[in-house]
Amino acid sequence: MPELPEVEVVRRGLERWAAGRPVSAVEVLDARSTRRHDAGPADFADRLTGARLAVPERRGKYLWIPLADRGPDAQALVAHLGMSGQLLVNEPGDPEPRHLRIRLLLEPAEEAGDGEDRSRELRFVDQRIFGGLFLDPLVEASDRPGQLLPASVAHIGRDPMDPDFDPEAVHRRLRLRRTGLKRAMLDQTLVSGIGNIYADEALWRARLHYARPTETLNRTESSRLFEAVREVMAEALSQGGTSFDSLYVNVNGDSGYFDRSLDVYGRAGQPCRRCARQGRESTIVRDRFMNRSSAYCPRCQPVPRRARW
DNA sequence: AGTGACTCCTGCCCGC
DNA sequence: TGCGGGCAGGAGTCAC
Repeated sequence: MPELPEVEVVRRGLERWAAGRPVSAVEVLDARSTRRHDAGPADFADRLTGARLAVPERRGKYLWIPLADRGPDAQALVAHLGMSGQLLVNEPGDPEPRHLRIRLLLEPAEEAGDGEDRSRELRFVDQRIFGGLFLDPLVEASDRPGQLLPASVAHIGRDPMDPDFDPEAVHRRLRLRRTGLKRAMLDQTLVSGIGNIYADEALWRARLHYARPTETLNRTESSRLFEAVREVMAEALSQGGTSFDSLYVNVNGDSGYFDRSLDVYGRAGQPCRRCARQGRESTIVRDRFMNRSSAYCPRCQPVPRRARW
């Protein structure tokens, strides 16, 4: 389940292996993967062919590669990995994975160094097809003149790793909401990049329950929470991200190993590590909520008196 | 405008 | 063995 750290691992891989390269051919094998490209798969392929890929950028779970040399009507190739999307850099002719949906043939960059003078194939592989690729015009960020981002990403809030992330502003917006804390954390217009795994992990680290009403959160608690989000994401990034199976991989097809460091997600029925360190016993429980699961420690994350599910 | 339900998808796993 | 149903869930869309 790619969240911010996993998408950032992919972004770094693309910066290393794809940036600067011209696209010489595009093949859309499954039109559902270009669903968000309104003009259709043929238009997607036409407009991408001949473009040169610039340095990839990211906000939250959205990843985009600006197309260089496109003049005033600047465009970007936007990617969202959804639940199971992968962007892989392969040698042309490598065996094709089962769920290959789109492929781009990349030529060597002009200033290619040793070993980088060969063609590559950028592959979008996606089992569940919740993700996709599309082209989108770049627009100026409303809160930062000169900063460009795809029009369809403009409504997404800054993520906690963004240098312009404003925890105080997010705190104020949280206090105005009338919803549960985890719902708010998963709302990408409020703060982006957080999915189910890192929401549960950050709530555990901050000792807050997922059903805590957002309007009761004080400044200390919200800064503790966002500090926890940054911390857990930074640790995950340093370990190459989280993956439970072969679904989430970097551009070279390798898995991260942060799953070994998870404290609550996927640990229902197992002892809470923080409680154990304090010589107490508590078991992680799993609730069904919002059509997804929430894992927490009932002892150090007690259900609030006025819970808002 | 904020909120939450619904929908899109495939593969795996469970029970009968 | 086979099949139906539940589960995994990010985010756009829509109704209220």
